[in-house]
Amino acid sequence: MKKTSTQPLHLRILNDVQNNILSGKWQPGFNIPFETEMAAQYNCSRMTVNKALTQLTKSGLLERRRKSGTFVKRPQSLSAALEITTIQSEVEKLNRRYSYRLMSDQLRAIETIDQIYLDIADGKNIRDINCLHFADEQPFCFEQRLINIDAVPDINNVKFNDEAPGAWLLKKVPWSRANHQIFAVAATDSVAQNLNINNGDPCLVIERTTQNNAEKITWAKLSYSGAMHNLQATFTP
Amino acid sequence: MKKTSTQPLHLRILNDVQNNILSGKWQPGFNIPFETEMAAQYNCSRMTVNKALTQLTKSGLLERRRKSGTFVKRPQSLSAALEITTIQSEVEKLNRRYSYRLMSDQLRAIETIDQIYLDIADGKNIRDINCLHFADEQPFCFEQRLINIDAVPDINNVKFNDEAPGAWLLKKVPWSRANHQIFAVAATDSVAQNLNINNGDPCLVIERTTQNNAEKITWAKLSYSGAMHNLQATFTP
DNA sequence: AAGTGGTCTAGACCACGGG
DNA sequence: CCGTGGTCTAGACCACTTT
Repeated sequence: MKKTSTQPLHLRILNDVQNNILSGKWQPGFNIPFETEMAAQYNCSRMTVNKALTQLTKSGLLERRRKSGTFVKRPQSLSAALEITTIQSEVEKLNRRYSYRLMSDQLRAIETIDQIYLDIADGKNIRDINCLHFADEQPFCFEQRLINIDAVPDINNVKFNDEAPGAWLLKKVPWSRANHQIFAVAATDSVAQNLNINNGDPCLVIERTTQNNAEKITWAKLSYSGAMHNLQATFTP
Repeated sequence: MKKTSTQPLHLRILNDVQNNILSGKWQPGFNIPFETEMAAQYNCSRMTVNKALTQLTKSGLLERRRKSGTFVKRPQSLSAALEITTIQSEVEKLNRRYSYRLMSDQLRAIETIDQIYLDIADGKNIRDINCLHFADEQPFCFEQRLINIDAVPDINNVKFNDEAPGAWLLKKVPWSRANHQIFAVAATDSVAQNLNINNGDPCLVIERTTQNNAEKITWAKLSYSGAMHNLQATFTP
């Protein structure tokens, strides 16, 4: 079928599939229609569908197996480019023992200050969590996290006593964009206390907002002792 | 033509073109053969060539204009993902006046310590440069840079009195990989002096090694005052 | 053996933009 | 205008994997 709008058909197909995934309609693991079926549905040739699905596979949203079909991929790393996954995998990559402690966890009404990070309407509730990550029993990272509970179904039943919220979210929630700000700051009282370093020592701070197509999902502030941590990233053009 | 090796033909074409660019055989601005010519050369259909060239365009190595043809793109940003380009553009994005001062510039034999950053054979020479970037006449970034002069033809004729080495290299040299390490450190004497901050103040330090397919091109250590700077990055899966 | 994606063809028409 | 890339087709055969 010849295209009728201004947008190429293969891009329309790509966007349709992407929206089905990011909206949660097609959950991770879902077996999406075969190329031939979608070609019939869009009244186009299989090549056109293939172009869209091949691109989404390269982007990491789909996984394809001959004979079996095409599946929505489980969300994994924060892109191959910036090798931040979970703090646990960071620690284990350093050959150190990982442990975790939940410091506080409350469901509370949103305040004006939160809306800087998560633009949510007044009156909504958010999950406000503080926790600590350890490497060999030494404080490694202090995490402050806000979660938009409307963007994450099921979260009300989840306790973060044993698993960090970042790790759980990474398994559970597909996202389309992550924005980072990275700072070097002098440790404030509370951070110094939690990381067991001196007040004023340099800290590497990462603030990350993660969103899907529709809304912001979560905001996290990760504070590392400067002496213990550096961030690595590899890019290709 | 049916493929004869194990590698798909469109990937072979993609790699051939990429190698021509990264090896320097096809310089930035070079008008590469038309799709029809390459199809004839590889004895395949135009669609197959198109698949390879479309991918390279998405990767940012090529630029295509109807009627004119396909050109090797001038190396630009450090990928759209991590928005580091030149320090000048960083400063100007903050609406501040940029200026630059060369502190030292010497051509010297490589030492053992350098080989950690640029793995070059003994006896070779490198360019060793220190310079300062200013925002509104205030020190903004202290840059220490080593350049593998064998990887950069023409560099011997270039003075960096008015243009920073990073800016010049970005215009001049195609690269295939950039590796970053990001630290938060306490300012050492020399850095504190150059950035006009107090000894021990937190600094954001970025160490970047840039390479092409064959060899490492340059290493840079960029030190920013923590109070003045933060790094931003946006990722999509 | 059969079903699915991976690749490729030999055309076609259109959109854009330089001359 | 006309040359170039952008898109699309209606097939085809092959490669891989599950049954």
